[in-house]
Amino acid sequence: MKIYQDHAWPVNLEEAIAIQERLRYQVIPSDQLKQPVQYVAGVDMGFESNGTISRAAVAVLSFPDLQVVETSLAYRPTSFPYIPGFLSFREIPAVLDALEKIKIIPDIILCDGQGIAHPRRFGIASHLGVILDMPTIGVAKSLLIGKHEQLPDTKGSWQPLIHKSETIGAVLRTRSGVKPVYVSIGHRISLNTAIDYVLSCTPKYRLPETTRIADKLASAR
DNA sequence: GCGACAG
DNA sequence: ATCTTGTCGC
Repeated sequence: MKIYQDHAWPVNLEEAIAIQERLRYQVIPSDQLKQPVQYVAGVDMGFESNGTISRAAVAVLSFPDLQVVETSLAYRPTSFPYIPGFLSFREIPAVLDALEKIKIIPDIILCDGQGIAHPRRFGIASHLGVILDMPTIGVAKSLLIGKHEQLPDTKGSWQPLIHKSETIGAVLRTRSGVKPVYVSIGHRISLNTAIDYVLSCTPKYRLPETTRIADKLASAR
């Protein structure tokens, strides 16, 4: 797919914060999806050579049958350290490289990490969504910010994730008796719809098939 | 000031 | 994220 523009990548945290504060207001928290949804994609990252090389993987699956229809990999030098709250600056450049190679344009992209469940409401899923102006969902394996009530250990149950009296996402049980995942909207989708798609993409394991396939690619030696 | 902290 | 084998439980 064609990527038309992206801002210059920051060199320090001050610049990074300025970008997050400027772009956060572009996030669209309601459903603006192409219907019907035919393809969903997962993106994930891996690192090589002591972390100096970033490896981005994209997997496009048909929906709702979740069959892999296209994949791509991209490598580039790692140019930003891992700092909680600034993950997108470390991972998105390589992800854009990998997405550029894809021919089948997905209708939704599921990201490994938070969407608006972020200190400045602009985690990696939102950042990628705004840059591409495409629907994105954040599915994180652990918590960055927010609090929530305990939730039943049955698949499909969820609780709102709250931060400063605001609902910023959902803690979702994708598999009975297994640790939940943290779902938040990235861009052009509502929280309830995001939860529905995450469950639809998670027929068997804790993580969505999109993420699992992308993860295998990103880890493949 | 102290603790928390996506991947 | 990554370094790494076996092991507990359904």
